[in-house]
Amino acid sequence: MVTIKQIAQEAGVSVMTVSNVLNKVPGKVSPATEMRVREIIEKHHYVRNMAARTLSSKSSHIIGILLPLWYTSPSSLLLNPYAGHLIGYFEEILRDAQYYVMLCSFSRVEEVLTIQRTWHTDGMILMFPHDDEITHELAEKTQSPLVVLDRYFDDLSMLSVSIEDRKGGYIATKHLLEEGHRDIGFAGPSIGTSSVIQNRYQGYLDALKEYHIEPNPHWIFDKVMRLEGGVETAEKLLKMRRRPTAMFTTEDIIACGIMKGYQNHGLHLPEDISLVGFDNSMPSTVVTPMLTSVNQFIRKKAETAVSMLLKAIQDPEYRKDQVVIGVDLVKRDSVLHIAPTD
Amino acid sequence: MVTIKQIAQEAGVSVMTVSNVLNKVPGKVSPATEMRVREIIEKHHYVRNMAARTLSSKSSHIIGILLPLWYTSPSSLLLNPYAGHLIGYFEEILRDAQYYVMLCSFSRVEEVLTIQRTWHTDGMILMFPHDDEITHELAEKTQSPLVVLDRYFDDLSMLSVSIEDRKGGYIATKHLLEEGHRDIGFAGPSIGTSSVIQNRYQGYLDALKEYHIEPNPHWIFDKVMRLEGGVETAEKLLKMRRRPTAMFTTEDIIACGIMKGYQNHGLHLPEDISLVGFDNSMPSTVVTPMLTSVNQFIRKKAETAVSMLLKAIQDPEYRKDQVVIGVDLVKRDSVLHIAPTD
DNA sequence: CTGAAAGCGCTTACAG
DNA sequence: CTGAAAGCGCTTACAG
Repeated sequence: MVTIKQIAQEAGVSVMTVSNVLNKVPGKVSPATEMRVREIIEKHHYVRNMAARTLSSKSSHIIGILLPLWYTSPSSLLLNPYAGHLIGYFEEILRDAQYYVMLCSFSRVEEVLTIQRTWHTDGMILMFPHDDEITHELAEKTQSPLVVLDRYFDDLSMLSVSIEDRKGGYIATKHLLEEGHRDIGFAGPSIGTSSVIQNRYQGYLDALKEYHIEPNPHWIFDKVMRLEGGVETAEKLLKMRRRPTAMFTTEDIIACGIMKGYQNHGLHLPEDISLVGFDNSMPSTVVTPMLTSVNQFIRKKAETAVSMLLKAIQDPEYRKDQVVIGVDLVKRDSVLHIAPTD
Repeated sequence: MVTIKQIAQEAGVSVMTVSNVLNKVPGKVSPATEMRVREIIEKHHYVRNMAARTLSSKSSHIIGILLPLWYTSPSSLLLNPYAGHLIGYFEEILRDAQYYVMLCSFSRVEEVLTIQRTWHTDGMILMFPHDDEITHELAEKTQSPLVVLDRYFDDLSMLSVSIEDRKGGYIATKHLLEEGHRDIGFAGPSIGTSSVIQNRYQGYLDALKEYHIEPNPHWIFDKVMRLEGGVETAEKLLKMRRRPTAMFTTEDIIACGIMKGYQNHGLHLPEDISLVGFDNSMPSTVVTPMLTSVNQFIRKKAETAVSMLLKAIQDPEYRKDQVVIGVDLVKRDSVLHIAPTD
């Protein structure tokens, strides 16, 4: 293994001159020397030893992707295509920026701090923050910069990237209204717990309000999870005397479940119920009819999170900021145009 | 930041005694001393500095998950729920074994070697090996042990974990035969290139042969990729005068595409065509009717790959081995029982 | 623009 | 069972 020392010897310069070339310290090395050193580096296929670099500089260029295990295991977290997609982008973008991606699942805040000190991570990105208190604790105690995804805070107390969830709920519901629907239900996981879900729900209410429609509490389904939850919701709807003509759901997979529940009973879509999902994820194109869905720009989200993080690594003052990424509606075949019933 | 030195001072022992306690070197430290040192370690929340450890021991406890970029980007690689699922398991299992997971996309073999030398990775797992030559080159040149996933080799030249792809193709097709189908087609991506696909195709042929059925070349679709490919396949089938009553596909998503193609034309499943997919992945439960699919045991695959890798890290002699994980069939609603036409 | 020295926090032989 | 010394391969001030 070639070391800096050997490069230095062969080039007839000091070890630290080689180090300066490697680190591109501006104006520290004369062009001629740099050229010569570079040649020898290339010739020997010299590779930096990150352990040594980290030990002396206290920066490893490792970015930890934090996967909380409060409700689940890492494997089931990453089952979600959205998660895989996002992590793939992180790897891609961070690699270009000369950083390394370490996957870190964790249950307690201390575990994150331990990882941080163990590896001198330069920064961390928290995915799926389910608990505000823990998230705040993390942001406070962390040594290296932290960017939190998909979380709202009233106080601007950390770095975060989220999407226009409320607008998403709004444009989804508005679209149904414009297509003539007046009886529109809602399905999602526990509205109270997650600010993301809460916002999507608010957007739903916003749109109804604009049309002076009182939401029908019988058509609002809380605690609906995954495909099975959607199917169960459909079963409940089908038992009702008066049913909504359309549903907005906070996740595509829930809408797919409702679709399945209706189709299991020989009913047709979008004739028997119109659906709008959220995330524009893979399942939305798999089902028939294909699902109309609120689209979020995952690549942009990843890019934004990374550039915030890199900025924070450069600038110790930059520790509070919030970027909200836009959304739009991808119209497919799951919404029927009808004459308003009012 | 507390160091080994401070722990040693406070315990009144040498630095290397603390190191021995930390590394659990058997019989090197008296129980009394160990106890005392451990207490002080806990008290100070001492955390090992991996950079220092790696620098002196030449082992980082980092496992690189290798994601080849020959056809695609990391983000689209990880879009595949199977990939995310698997990586989640890797993280989970490796974490328990005190290893760290680094995600490494790469285009050329040299990049992998560079990562290896940069970080002194203890081992690597190669996902999606699409090119035999490059895989062999990797296995040869690599310094740290490498486990390759989903690849067959006639020669036992490296460590690999795969599944019974041929048997999978066989039981899928056999099931269709047992349900009375005789006109059974096949759809998958380029049969020639990937040994995985080749084996699944072979299994399909095996089952037909057992029933003395000649495969109909018009019903064998090569180069079918993703959902769209499945839809196109359906279009082609629907233009045929004589159509198969069933199809076996090498991926669930292709079967979903065929389903969609048929449903787009108002046809019904499984009445108009029976389908069996492969992987038992998320899309198979999302579609209606739900897809019968060959199941692979992803967790077992991950566990096997990791235990091979850890064994190889311990034992430099252990560099050639192959484990093949079983498969079974998950029967759902996409196969119709019919009276044989022969 | 260039360099000699110290040090980052561990582990590895080796000696006792 | 315990320890003093050397060294892993870099970077960080500092001096010139």
